[in-house]
Amino acid sequence: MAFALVDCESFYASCERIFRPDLKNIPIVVLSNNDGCVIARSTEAKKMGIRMGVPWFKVRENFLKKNGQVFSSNFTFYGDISARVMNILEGFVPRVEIYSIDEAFLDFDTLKQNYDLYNFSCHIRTIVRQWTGIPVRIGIAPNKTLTKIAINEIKRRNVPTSVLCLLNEKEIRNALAHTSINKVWGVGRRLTEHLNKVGINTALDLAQINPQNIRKKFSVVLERTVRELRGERCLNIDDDISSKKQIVVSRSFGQRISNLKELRPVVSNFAVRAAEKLRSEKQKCSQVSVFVRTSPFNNKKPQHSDLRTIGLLTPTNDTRDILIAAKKGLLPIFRPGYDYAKAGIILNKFSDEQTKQYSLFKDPNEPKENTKFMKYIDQMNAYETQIYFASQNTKKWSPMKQNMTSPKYTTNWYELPLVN
DNA sequence: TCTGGGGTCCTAGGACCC
DNA sequence: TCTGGGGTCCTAGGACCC
Repeated sequence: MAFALVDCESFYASCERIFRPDLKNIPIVVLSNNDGCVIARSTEAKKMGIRMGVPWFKVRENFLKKNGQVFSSNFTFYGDISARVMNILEGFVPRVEIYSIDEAFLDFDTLKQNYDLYNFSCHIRTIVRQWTGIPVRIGIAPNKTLTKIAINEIKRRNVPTSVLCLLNEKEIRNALAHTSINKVWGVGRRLTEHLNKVGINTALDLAQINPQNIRKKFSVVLERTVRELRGERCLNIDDDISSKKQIVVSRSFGQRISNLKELRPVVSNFAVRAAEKLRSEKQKCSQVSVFVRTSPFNNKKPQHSDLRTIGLLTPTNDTRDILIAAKKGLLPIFRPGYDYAKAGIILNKFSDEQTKQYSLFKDPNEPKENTKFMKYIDQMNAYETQIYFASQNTKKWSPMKQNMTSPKYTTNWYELPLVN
């Protein structure tokens, strides 16, 4: 009985290396939107002490001086490479859960008994590397939480093959003893503080506590973690690509925005994008939330952050309905005199596009229900936005500084790499 | 000067019911 | 002046993940 976790090594940085062999052994960092902070680092960059999430401006000078290579994020490219990796994995085992852009759980239960899981995993690793250029680590263990521990052990011990089995009690115990509590999957900053206070410092400490007591003092979530550390299986492989429960479109602004006239079209852009995503999921929503906030890092200026949720009597995925709701939500939360740094739209309460739920009363904002109209707009805008809504910002709103983006090597004809 | 974006799950507490 | 007990459902916000 085993699961495996496949984890791409420094995924974004590895992607950037695929078509740039000259970057081998060179420190690489990839930045968030607005080139705000570091969201990925190659091994060399990690060794330089660049921390995950650190603001770029704080490390820029030192990093560049040491000949580091920096990239703005190129999610179109990373997404395409991720899909290729996942595709290969799905060819090896029938049940794969794509957990994130750079991680997947594999169900090894489906394999024959006495199957050599270690060599099989080494083979998977070789093929993924050959076919995509992406190096992966593979951790094998009885449950998800322990596969995460296995991946940590590969990093900690610097396992040369990047594949590790944690299948017998002794190996597991040894790994847990070397794992500090904050590295355990599901234990974040808050829980680490709490647990340290009561003398729980390693994964092994946590595993030795009675799960029922953990439930009483902490939560069911942590109870599950404890059970998994003890070898029980609480979380299953979920390969059901069921639709999302929430859609968020939000951005930090390159420059602060302090008047409604400027903010409104920006929020409209988010609403339009959110509605597009919703339609591509073949869902409708009946709740639209809008939020705004100032920068939590600026303690010299007054801060304000608020969220307003608008319920819709009838589910919709028509951009015009979402725009009306967005406007309705934004007006009461906007306050003049604040420098807003970020805003966003959140869609909730989804229902299937096909099912129709009519309202008992007449909806004053009767949904437009013109699916053909939206379909045409989606088709026209598929490659590049050509049709805008009147309330949008048509200036291709993007005060985002992203000057260091690599080409869309694999998804755009005009940016394909050339071979001389 | 400059600090990301997109998700999931759980829980406490309010609103409401009989 | 005195004001119950036991539920369900929903939502906002917290904690966590990558």
